Amino acid sequence: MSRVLHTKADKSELLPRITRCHLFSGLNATQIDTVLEHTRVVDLDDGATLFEQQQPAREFFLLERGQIKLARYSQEGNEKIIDLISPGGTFAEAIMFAKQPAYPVTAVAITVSRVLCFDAQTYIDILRDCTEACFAVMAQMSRRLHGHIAEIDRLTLHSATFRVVCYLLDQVPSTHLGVPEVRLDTPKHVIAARLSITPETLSRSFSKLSREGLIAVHDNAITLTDVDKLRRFAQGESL
Amino acid sequence: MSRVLHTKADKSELLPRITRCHLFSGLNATQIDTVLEHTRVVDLDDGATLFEQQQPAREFFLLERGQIKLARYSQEGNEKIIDLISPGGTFAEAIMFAKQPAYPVTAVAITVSRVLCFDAQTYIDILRDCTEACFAVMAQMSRRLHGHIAEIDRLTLHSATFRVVCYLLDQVPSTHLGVPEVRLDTPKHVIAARLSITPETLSRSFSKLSREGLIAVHDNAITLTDVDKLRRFAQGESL
DNA sequence: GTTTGCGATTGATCCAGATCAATGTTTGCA
DNA sequence: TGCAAACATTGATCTGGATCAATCGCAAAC
Repeated sequence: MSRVLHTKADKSELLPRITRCHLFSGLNATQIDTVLEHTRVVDLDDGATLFEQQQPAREFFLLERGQIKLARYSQEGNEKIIDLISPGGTFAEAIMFAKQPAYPVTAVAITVSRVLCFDAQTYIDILRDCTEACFAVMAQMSRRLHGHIAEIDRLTLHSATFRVVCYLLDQVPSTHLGVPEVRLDTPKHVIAARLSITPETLSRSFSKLSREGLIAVHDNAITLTDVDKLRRFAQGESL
Repeated sequence: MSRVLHTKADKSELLPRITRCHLFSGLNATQIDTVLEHTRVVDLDDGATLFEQQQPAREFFLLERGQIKLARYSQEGNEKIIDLISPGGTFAEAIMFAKQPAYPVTAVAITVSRVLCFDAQTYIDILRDCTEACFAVMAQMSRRLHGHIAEIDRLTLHSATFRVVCYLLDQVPSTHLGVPEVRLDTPKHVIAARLSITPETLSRSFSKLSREGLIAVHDNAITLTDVDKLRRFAQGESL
């Protein structure tokens, strides 16, 4: 339980995996090479902590496989999951530009995971010579900012069931045709914390949506039987 | 009511006012000159709208005087104020780095205000030749990101009164000694919307804090009679 | 001077969602 | 094979804050 395993990065092996990531798209071969020299691979067991809120932030991360939650905790022990990271996703890449970089959240693996950890200072030094990469970073931060505003909007202006519907719709690629089926690869209590509701309320939201005929729940597979109506609901129409 | 007045910027006059702003600190005289050539001054009456959510974002802004609210609205007409801008503050400077820049909020003046509006494209073109300015932008976005996470934290993990206390403490500079007095330069119903509570709840929070002897309210002036206790409360201690 | 209307306060009621509690159900693991 | 621990569902109850409603300034408009 909770084991953390550090490995020296094997550059040739890593190369193809990071070039598809926006943050490195603007860098040339030499620069990428320098980054990789200061990259480590970390394997995390289920439940292992990668970093904790308030710790000085010296690295940023790319999730290779598994799943990571970024969370804040209240002193009473309540957990709010700010974000769930899926493979291919980067995180903590914004904090390194602060004067006193400290992680604003705690990062915990919720399945066996592998993460690439990039040295922030090395990356920043390279950015100084590469405006294109700067723009990639700014675009990424802009996206994230926008996401947070949407999140605040959902939290303050909308109901629990509304947020559940948004979550379900987010899981299906917008290009999907027909009747989509969503597989919940994440434990329901984690999804609940992500949506800022209790597991009980999530369960009740699901059964309510089932009763309305909008979805059908079979264990962890949820069929969106009436996507259009769900979309209209997410647009603001009352159920 | 709701008048918007556009003026051609007088460069020599503007110069000293924008150089103290982080976003322009990395630019040389020529670059600043170019920016100012594509800057307009807008005067807003109380209640006037500067831009609306969803509109294409072609400018970013510096508030010279007055006060501006950035808000989202639900289809039922509920308002959530994402941020209140005070003189010297910039806003919408992050959205211009998105591929399809559209304002994520609506900006409305809540007192007579004057705003400088900078052309986004001009600024971006200059950024390509100025890494230092890029870093200033990234630092600014990092700060904002951090602020949003703190906001989500307060919204999901803390009570209404807690948020009120945080707001009051935010109003007093951390360097302040003695018993601070906060002047509410903003109507209370606006503060309420900023904190995601109703005016009624804000009023009740104030009277509760008064009864506890933590603050004393005289109209729009609030004396923080027991700052230490308030700080401890904001740290998580129960009332 | 009176009216009109907005903002703030205060009280009474309501409700979405939390909390508490009991009962399955599945997943290891000895 | 059986037992313990984590997860999920369902029901009963509680509660913070919203909503509804009445009153009281106070400032602008006539």
